[in-house]
Amino acid sequence: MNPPTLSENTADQPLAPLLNSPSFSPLYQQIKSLVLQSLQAGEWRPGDPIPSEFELAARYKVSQGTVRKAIDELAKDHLLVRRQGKGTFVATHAEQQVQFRFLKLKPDNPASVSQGPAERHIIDCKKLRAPQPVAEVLGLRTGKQVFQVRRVLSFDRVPTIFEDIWLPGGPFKGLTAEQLSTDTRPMYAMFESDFGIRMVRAQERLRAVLPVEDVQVFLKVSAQTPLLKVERLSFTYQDTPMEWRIGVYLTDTRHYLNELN
Amino acid sequence: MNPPTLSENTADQPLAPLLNSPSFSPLYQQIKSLVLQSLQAGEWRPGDPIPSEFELAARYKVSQGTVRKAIDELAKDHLLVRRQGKGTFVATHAEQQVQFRFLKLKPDNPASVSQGPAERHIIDCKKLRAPQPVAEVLGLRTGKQVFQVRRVLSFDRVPTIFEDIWLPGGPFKGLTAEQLSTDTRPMYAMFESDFGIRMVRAQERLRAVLPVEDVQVFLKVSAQTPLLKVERLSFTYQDTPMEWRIGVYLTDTRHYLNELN
DNA sequence: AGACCTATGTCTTATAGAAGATATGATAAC
DNA sequence: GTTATCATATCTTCTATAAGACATAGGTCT
Repeated sequence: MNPPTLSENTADQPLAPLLNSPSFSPLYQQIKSLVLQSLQAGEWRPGDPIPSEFELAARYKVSQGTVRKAIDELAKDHLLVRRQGKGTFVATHAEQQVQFRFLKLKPDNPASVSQGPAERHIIDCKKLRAPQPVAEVLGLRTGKQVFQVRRVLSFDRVPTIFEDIWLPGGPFKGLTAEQLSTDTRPMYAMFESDFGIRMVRAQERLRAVLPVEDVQVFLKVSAQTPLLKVERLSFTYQDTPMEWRIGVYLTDTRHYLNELN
Repeated sequence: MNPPTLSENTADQPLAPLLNSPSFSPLYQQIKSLVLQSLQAGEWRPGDPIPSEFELAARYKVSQGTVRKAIDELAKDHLLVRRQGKGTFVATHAEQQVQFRFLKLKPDNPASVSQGPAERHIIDCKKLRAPQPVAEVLGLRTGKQVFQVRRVLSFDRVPTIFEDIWLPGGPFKGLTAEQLSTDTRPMYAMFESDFGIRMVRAQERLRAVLPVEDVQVFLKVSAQTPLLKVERLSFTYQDTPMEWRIGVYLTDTRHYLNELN
């Protein structure tokens, strides 16, 4: 159990491999939660490399293989990204691949449409007091400040998605419509760089609905057009809800693709 | 590299760790594909235990840790199930947990409804020549024999799901409406035990639609009721499509739940 | 019947070397 | 002198192996 490189202990955490505690958990899981803490505290920012496996091993006084297993799990959860020979990096929504991990609407016939990203149009961005259901879902007290963002996404000039996005006022202090319209990156990438908020996971509830009046106007559809309603609740670290997004999708030439395995 | 238990070599595969070949792949992945072959060939049947890690290590002439890594990946793909102290078992759809891996329709308010399984009613089960789109999706020649099964699922006496299921005639030779109605297990569990077919993964395409006439009758809804249309293509080993299922879900008191991470 | 032991699984940790990526410096060509 | 090229050193993650710890089930002894 001697550290492979002899360096003075730079660990601020008092934790060393002690497994005498009443609630036992494997060493590599303790390491995992320690790394998670550093991640959450912002010690390493999205896109940055984290210390090498040997460095972390020295810091936590365990072997490299144990650190490796901890990082393996974090990488499988998409919180870290490994690159052989280069290092391990904090995952970010700015990467191309990740774009499609949350927006799962795909064209029925990929050949006949332009693959480009959606054209985005912000309708408005208001700061107001949280209605009861919003507060409940986001874990806030009713009446606390929240942002409401409404926008339309178009593919090939066809308005296809209308979204109603609710964000807690505290963490997103300073958000403006200007900012939302100007920034060309994915919204979650902007959340990371401008507010230090990283979405880790989400759950979506899907239904078929008919459009209310607003939606009929924004998507230019009749009241009889069935739409796919997607309610997404996104979480940041420690399962803290950070965004509630209600979207309606036009699915006449596109579909929501889901892989089960 | 001496096997921990001294037993005569029972390996029928000639493979030993040789990595001089032009197209190199890690040892543990070679092991993984060998195990996959045995799985596909039916050497071990669903629910059965596979040989222990040490046995497999001796058989393939590698260390136990290498076998472990191979099995780890197969377990993560839900093809195997590990149970500490007991062994590793071939995954099966007969287990309770797995039920909800494919049917993702959940009640909006879990408290107020009975949790029991759906009540199933088989409408008909016909054998006929594959229409062109069915043949294309299932990878058959047009006109080959296929089964068409239609059924309705009800929750709390409310008809909620109508499904149109297409199965290739060859692998499912002998399937009857009687069999479908009588068997109380999940359909995929019956496929395993009666036809030796295990569904490994699937992809679903979701849309919002209005019901055609048939569906209006079976689900007792009006022509203006929006429904969630779920097209599922299921695959067995080696990504062979084995089932095409078109379902329409009534989503006024239930929703399709999807976890993103 | 209950307490204890043991055989046999998987799980955890440790160690050594291989493979990939990058910077540096020597060397040759111009 | 400058530039291009190649070998090397040294980082990184990846692969493979080994050994001991933990979990489970069944038999044995009291």
